[in-house]
Amino acid sequence: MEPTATVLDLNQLRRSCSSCALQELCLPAGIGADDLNRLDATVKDKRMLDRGAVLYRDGDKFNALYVVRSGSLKTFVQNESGNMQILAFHLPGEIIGFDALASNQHVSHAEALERSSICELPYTQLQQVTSEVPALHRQLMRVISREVVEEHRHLMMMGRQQAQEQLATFLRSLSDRYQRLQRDGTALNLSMSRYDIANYLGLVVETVSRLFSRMEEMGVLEVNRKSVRILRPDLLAGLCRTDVASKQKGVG
Amino acid sequence: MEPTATVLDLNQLRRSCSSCALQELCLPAGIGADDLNRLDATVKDKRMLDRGAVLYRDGDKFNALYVVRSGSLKTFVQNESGNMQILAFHLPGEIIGFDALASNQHVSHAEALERSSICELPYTQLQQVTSEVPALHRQLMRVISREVVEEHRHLMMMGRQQAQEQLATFLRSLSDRYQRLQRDGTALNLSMSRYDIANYLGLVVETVSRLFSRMEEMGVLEVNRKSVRILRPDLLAGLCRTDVASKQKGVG
DNA sequence: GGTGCCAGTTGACCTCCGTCAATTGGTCGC
DNA sequence: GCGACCAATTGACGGAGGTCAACTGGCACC
Repeated sequence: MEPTATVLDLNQLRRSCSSCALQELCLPAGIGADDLNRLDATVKDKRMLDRGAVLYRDGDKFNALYVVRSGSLKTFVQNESGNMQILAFHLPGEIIGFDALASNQHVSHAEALERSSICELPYTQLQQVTSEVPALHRQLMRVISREVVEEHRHLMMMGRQQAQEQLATFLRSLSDRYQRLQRDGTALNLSMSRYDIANYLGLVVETVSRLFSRMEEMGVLEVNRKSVRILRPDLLAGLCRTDVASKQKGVG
Repeated sequence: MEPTATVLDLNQLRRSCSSCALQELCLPAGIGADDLNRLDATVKDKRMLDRGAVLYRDGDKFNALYVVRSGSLKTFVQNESGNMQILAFHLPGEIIGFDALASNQHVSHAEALERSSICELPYTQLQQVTSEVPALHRQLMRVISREVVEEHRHLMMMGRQQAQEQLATFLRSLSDRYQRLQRDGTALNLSMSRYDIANYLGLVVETVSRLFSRMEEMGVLEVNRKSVRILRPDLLAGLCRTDVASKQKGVG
């Protein structure tokens, strides 16, 4: 609105890794000050994405990895029949684009869920730095590994949990990640639509809508469109578990 | 059986990366002869696993990555309520253990589906080599990225496909991987049980069993316990797609 | 300030797949 | 070669969640 806001924004955008609040969540975690400056030099560009803007799409040539600085994104794949599957929602500090390492081109899409700011790490330069800074190399591997582990959780959720358990697990995971960002973990402001949540969980939107209503009736949540307050974290935690004896699916 | 067989086996086990038939599918892909020898030196041990033997389990300290040399393994996660979700089946040339990079300990289990031979890559030594051989470093990143992409496919399958489409997709994917191993892609010898297949797909064993029967009736497959022949690859391919217009799940 | 549009909610209905139970057949140990 | 056991198959049934339809309420755009 007023010009000062824009100026502040630009200042924020130009801040270096060493002064970034996300430092401990991002690639720099555990990197010494000297090496941090070298990494900082590779961060080419800190750009803004409007809601709905595409960061990369399936087929795009691989140029860079991206760090979410503020806002949030979704990544998704589409198959030949046009079906879409959301892979993850990405909050500040998370790095995306690893899918493109395998074939030198992206095989998924990344789209902003709200106005978001992004750090771009051109890969050739990043490779240069990681080859000189072993700690950074290890850290980069750890970050990719985190993505693998996170996808394991997603698969477990989709394969073995009932709809209500899935939504409860999803909300708890969001809550945890909010807390890590020093935000209130009980007052969620969902940047994704009900459609996105449903798709992420392998459900349809009506089911998700009904589950939100049901959890509100149960006194677990207070739901007001995008704003969700967790009233009873204990009950929510209870909703995440399947009674293993009752389901063959569970035993394996 | 006869002693010569054992001797041959041991010889096979002791073969180096440079003479390994899996070279092009494995970490060495695209690595020069000199560097290959250096990699070869880090391959500590080529051990055998019997059917059901555990290579690593959740909580194990991270020591090494592992390459499947022959046979096959499954990897799976278990949650606090004891539910199990199979993440993948691993054929020769595939590298497993990346889940442990994030936290320095494994967060999944790996178990042999049949008698299998494994190459062990102790990670500290591997790191040494990759830091000296940039091409190997890049290749290692590509291999992890392949795992990420493969998990995307798994998520798409679980989230957006019907049971029959899932099984068809699974069989086609197995067939493709057999072909890459220079085997007949139409005569599959399933090393995993129906329970494993069901679990992998997020279904129950009865559903999988019925689907095999149905596909046999349709003339797509010829099923005889573990041995599955794909009679009509064209039909099988057709069974993989969802009609997108008919399903809200598909649109997103 | 109207209005058109889309996200979200709710209800009624139905289907796909999970559950339970019975049976078959292969394999392993003795 | 016999029995025990478990993987796999098949049938009958039920329910969780998908489908279709109607409705509501925000919000953006004239």
